[in-house]
Amino acid sequence: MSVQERKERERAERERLIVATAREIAEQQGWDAVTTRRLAERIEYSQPVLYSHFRGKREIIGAVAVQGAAEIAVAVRAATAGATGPRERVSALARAYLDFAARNPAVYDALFQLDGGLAFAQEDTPESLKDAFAALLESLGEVAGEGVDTGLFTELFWASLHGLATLTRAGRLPPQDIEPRVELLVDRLAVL
Amino acid sequence: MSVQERKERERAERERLIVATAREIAEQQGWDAVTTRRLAERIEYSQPVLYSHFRGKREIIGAVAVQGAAEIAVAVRAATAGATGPRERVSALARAYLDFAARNPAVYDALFQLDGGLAFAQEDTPESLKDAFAALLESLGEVAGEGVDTGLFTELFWASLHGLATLTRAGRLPPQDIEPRVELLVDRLAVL
DNA sequence: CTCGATTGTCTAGCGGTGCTAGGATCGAGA
DNA sequence: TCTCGATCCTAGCACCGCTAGACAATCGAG
Repeated sequence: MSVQERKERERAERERLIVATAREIAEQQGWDAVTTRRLAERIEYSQPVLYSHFRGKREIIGAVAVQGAAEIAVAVRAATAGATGPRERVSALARAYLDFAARNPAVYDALFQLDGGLAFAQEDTPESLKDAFAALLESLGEVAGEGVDTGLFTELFWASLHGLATLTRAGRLPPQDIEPRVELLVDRLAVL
Repeated sequence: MSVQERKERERAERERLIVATAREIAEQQGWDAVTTRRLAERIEYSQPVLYSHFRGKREIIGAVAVQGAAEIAVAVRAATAGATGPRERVSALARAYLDFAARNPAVYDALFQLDGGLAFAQEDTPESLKDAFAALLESLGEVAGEGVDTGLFTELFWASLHGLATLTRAGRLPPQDIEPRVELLVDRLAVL
């Protein structure tokens, strides 16, 4: 038994290594640089080993995305916990979200830009994704306003943040003026 | 002279054919299916011909994007022209924008999701991109509210629309409830 | 009208990609 | 010690974006 358990541990450890390495390469050199060959060489195994853990590259991206979602949830909750009052909470939430996207572009891409083969807003959506949305909902729900569905409001607010995050990073929006844009967003969307 | 002119005409015509075909394949089977080989075969020329018109695949994507931007500008202006009053104009604008993204997903991807090698919000930004932003600014500027920079407001509104467009199409947001989300966005962001 | 130069296009191929079939190796249990 | 199944690697497939170099067609000068 113990032998088998050890093997399972080692296997799980190797899987973590694959995901961490993929993320590392992506963060350093972009997702284009994450090829199965390079990834295999970095973890010091041959290519086919990757396919004994994941169906393909998509699933590896998906694994990074799931990890990232959990981290976003943590970051958002940490930011909102330290804020006093709805206004500050929502503002802190927005900042934390955009900050995460800016600091972890590869992870953010894995979540929303690339095809990680993940289901969203469905039955089989990974837990961490649902939880990330829940983290947003916790603080945004209280500023949705009268008669407005909190889920709908959260989706809209989230979409706005997502738009700012992607357009800014892709160079579609001038990178200065991030602050006033966030302030304007919070002031207008949130009902205080 | 006339011979040379004819050749130039034919060359320009072929270039249009390349862009149109790339767009067609992308719209039918996704951008992944737009390979230089397939594209060359469709236009009944060999691969290297593509490279006598464009530096590479990126530039072809960029050409589709530029075309798409011009169409967005037209669609937005057409929608806002037929609306009476600021509220209806902004609402129509939002609908037209999201409608374009939904109906032309490949073109929208070329503009904002893929790397078409285009400059945004800079000196050498293609005219049609600047004009598309101008089209948004025309209607959104009048509802920015007191003391708010119209450019900044337009950027924010645009980012929100972009977020809704991408998240909806990527399956990140439930596709129903588009209407109420748009209504909420207009009601909250625009100062009427 | 001929002949070199230029222009245009194609064939063939380079180095890379994601992914997989099939053989070698190794370790656990009899 | 031997057998056999799990594990891993070598080698290779079909495809990718892109390009060098051969070839044919066209043009202008003598």
